[in-house]
Amino acid sequence: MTKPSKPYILHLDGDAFFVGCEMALDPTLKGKIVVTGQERGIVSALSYEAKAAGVTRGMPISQLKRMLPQAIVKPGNYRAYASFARQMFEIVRRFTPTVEEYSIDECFADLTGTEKANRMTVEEIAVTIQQTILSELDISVSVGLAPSKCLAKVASKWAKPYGMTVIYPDDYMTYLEKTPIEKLWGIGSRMGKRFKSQGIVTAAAFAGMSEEWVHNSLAKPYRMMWYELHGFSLLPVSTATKDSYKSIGVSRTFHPNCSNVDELISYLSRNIEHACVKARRYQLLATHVSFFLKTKDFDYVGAELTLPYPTHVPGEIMGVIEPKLRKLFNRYQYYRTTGITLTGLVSEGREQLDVFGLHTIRTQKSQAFMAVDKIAAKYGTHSVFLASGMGARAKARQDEGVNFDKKKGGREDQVDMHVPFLSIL
DNA sequence: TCTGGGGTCCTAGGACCC
DNA sequence: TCTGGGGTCCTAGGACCC
Repeated sequence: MTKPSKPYILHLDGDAFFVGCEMALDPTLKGKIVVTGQERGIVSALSYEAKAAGVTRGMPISQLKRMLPQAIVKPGNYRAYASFARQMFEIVRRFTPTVEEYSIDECFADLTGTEKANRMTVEEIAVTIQQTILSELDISVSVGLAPSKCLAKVASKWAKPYGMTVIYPDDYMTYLEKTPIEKLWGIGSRMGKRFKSQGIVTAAAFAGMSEEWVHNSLAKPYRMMWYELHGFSLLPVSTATKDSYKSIGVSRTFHPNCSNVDELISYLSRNIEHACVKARRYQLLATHVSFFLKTKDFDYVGAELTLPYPTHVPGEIMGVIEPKLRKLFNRYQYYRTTGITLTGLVSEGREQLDVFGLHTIRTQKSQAFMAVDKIAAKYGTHSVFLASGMGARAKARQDEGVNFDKKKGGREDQVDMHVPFLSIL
């Protein structure tokens, strides 16, 4: 294991990215208290002005509105953000092909061996990327340059917004001393507490533990982190693009809490449908499904079930879940969220054929749903749905009130017409 | 006034087989 | 009466990320 001689790993991180995109789209928002988040949800991104006014990530929108009536709440336009992100990553690729799209607003890039072709030092490349993103997209990002991914993460966070921080291989301890252990990439609240209880309060304290201690006391991800913090680059910058999923999950919280089993089933039914639409889009079949109910006290009950054969047909999945759900349901309990996750996903066409002709039935149903997807593409994503989800649908419509008509126009009639058709499937 | 939604990876432990 | 030692597969659950 050798240390890189230079800080070749770049980490680029959008500054309040969702809000930054909103401001790029509508510059009149600049300088204002702006957040994104669903009406009944929580703040997911917030402008620096909002931060200064005391808004925090995760704050309920309702609380924000009481606190700061002038705050501007954007619903969140994921497609637009993804488009900004794509353009941002393309700019990075002008300087190196080794770019890992880590999340919607972050990427890593390996600048090893790119200095000659770019006729710049790595430091100049980092600055040029940052300036280009600002001038071409009107998006502010912070960049960090370091010998490893973990250190590059520390670097990009170091000065925000519009920061540019370089951590050199012989200088990392200075930064780690001022980094609280729980702020490290990969240390969450649990490990943060555990480390602190052992007197390890800063990243430097962790890096200062002996190699032997690390090997005897910690799991693999934390052992890797220890080396990365010392400047050894163990985590590769991976250019693999995401073209599939290992799991597809859909969960929804409802208001108010619910203690009616049929209503829960109807919520879950909708979740399954949405997950199946996504599975069909990626031509995936689920071999297993798990579901959960979250109580008003944030306790979970649920189960993972094996499907009789790989499928992306909602009715078949619901048939497996429903009996189990009824068993787990406690009628004296109130629930706030239901969710399902399709797991053990296999590519369509690569699943094993069975000998009892189920494949044929399945294919027919599958084709029926592909047709449904086409209708949905034409008339709106949720214009067609399973009859068992009708309860939840009606409830949602009631909750949305007048806004529903505004948003969806005259589509409601079409919606109801399709219900009998689907309920026979 | 509580606390959204969508993912991935790792590990421990049980079942089963040789 | 005693009762080893692997390997693999699967699941449950923990922990983390954005």
